[in-house]
Amino acid sequence: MQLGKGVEWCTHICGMLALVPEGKGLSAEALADFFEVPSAYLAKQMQLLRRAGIVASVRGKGGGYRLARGVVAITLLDIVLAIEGPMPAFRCSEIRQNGPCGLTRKECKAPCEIASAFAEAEKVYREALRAKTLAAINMEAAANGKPEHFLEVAQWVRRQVA
Amino acid sequence: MQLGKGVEWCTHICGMLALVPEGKGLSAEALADFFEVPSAYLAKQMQLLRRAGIVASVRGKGGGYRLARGVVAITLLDIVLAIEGPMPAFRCSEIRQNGPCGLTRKECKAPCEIASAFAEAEKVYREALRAKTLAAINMEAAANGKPEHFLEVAQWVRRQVA
DNA sequence: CCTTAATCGGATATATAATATCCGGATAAA
DNA sequence: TTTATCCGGATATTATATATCCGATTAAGG
Repeated sequence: MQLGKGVEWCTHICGMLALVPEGKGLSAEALADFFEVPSAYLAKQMQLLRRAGIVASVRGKGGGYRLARGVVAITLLDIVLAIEGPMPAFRCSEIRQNGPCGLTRKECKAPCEIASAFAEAEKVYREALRAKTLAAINMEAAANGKPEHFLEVAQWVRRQVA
Repeated sequence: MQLGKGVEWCTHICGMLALVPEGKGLSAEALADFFEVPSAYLAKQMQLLRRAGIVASVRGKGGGYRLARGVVAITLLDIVLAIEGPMPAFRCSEIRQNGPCGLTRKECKAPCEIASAFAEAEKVYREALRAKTLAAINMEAAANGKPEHFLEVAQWVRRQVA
């Protein structure tokens, strides 16, 4: 029961894309260098973000990725769903319909108590992630981190988009 | 981000083991037949439950599995942790320490804001599962299901342990 | 118009984890 | 002694995660 590395990568990356000036973009190559992750694989993850409408991409020379909407409108849940897909963690294969005492399909219109319990847990999990916006993450990071580091990152971004 | 099939199997099975009379047990083979799941693989999962202290096993002829403690003392979280292990779903590889603006190890004693947010979500997820005992699950199932079905299952168990 | 830099989509390879099976040894009941 | 059962390890198979590569497309700049 593990989230892919892409979730960690893309969350950090989206936080950084918030620093990209209007009309500019960061290439997948540059992003991969910044975090020392494999660029070709990262590009795949960025495509998932793009299809989910979280980032926008501009092709061609000088192109790259930027956030498709404001940091207050992007939550951790958005990113997780984009990378991992919408399927819940618990898979119900309806084994109550199997075996010598198996129920009929008709008797199983409602989900079983076990599936319901896991669905409930997944719901609070997702709500917790939905409650965290990129804005909040960046705010906390700015509050906890050293100002020098923030400046360093901002300058690196500036160099890339220059 | 998927839980293994063993989680579903073992949760249903633990619910059923509650019906096993004192001093008796159900064999892995019988359990596999009841839910039509592969017996050899199920046996592996049962071993995980046993090592976690959720079920107890008796070897030799007439042996089998039974719950190691009462249904009020077994939660869905117990079962999930037994099968999936204790690792959280989100893996933090500390990529903030990588690349041109990477932080030093020393600057990263506290978890980053992203890791914290995922840990928080995981916490509420686990608390939701911890709040669901086998007793509660079985109670709900008894309330929602047909009495005939409950009887049918109880009789099947009785035949197996006879 | 041509070159260059970049994403896009698909195809493919590799590594790791999930799923599944098998066997020999231990144990206990009949 | 035979039989049924768990135990542990080894192994095979399948699926998923990770990673790479390439041709097509697009846009900027000379």
